[in-house]
Amino acid sequence: MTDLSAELLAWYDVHARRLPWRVPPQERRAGILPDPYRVWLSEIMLQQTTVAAVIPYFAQFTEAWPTVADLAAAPDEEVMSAWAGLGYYARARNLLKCARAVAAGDGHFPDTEAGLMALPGIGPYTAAAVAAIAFDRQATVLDGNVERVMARLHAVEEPLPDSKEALRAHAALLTPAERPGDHAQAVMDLGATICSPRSPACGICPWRAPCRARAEGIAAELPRKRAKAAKPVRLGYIYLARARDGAVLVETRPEKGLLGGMLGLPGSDWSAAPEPAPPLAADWRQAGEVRHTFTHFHLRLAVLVAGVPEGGPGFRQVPARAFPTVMRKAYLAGLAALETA
DNA sequence: GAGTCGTGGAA
DNA sequence: TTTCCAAGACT
Repeated sequence: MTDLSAELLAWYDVHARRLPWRVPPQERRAGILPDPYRVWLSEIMLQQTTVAAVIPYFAQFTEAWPTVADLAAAPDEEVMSAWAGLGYYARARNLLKCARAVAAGDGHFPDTEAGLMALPGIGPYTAAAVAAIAFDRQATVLDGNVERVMARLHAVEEPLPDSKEALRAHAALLTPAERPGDHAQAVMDLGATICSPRSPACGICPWRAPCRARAEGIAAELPRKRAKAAKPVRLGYIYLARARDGAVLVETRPEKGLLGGMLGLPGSDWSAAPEPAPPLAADWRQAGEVRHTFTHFHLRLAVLVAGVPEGGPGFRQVPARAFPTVMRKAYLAGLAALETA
């Protein structure tokens, strides 16, 4: 173990964040490891998602489905509905595929990176994270935190993603044979709490002394990233048809693509010049506009509403929370317009 | 390798 | 208001 690793672990022993899916360092040092199911579930939820956003979803999932066998046996729609609002819905579809693959095997998660990588939704980062955190394998995690910490520690000025393999090599050299799971969590905690993207707290960093970016006064500028393309604006029409009993016309979106597999309201395509596409003949009236921004475009939806005497095929009573956020916004805007009519 | 794929909070 | 971006994976 290098001095750097030892200093980081000493810092982690004192400053580790308490998180619902985590076994604290004191217990890990006594030989207690977390449930691989909980580690895996948390890592999938945490992909490109903040800890604060994940916490309530993690609580709900582990309450509803305490084991991987429970999750594997759950109906698709229940799981997709429970995931609604968390984003990146391919994660939820792959979550179920993965749980079912594990349950169809011996019921246990693989304890190696290669074995984990073979499962749906588990890529290089998540495989390393589960191997290290759940099984204390000497695996090197490389997420956004680790990239940032390594870029600063070694003053790597080449922009991402070109520098990724260099950063991975730096991270691998620091990964200790002892306590690799705590090391992985420690680097990420350091990145999340001290070596933060905008204003790093270098003054209290355990790696303050060896950090080259800090010495050069460029810590806050690293890692550099190539400029991103501007987001275009897309337009669309979306329709809320509501029966007297409160049922609304909904659809399950196709498995692939944006909001795949999620519940939605019917509507037009989303483009520069969409054609209106009412799902049924009715007295549609304007109920305002909903704006929403996705990863690579801005969306403005014209919401149209109509009250219909009776429902029919596709009409269901649906709680707002069952929709992905953009659909939830449209649904609530439409409901408000119907109320004031 | 470059695009696709969500969301909400912070600055 | 706009931009950035958070424990990435998949195609």
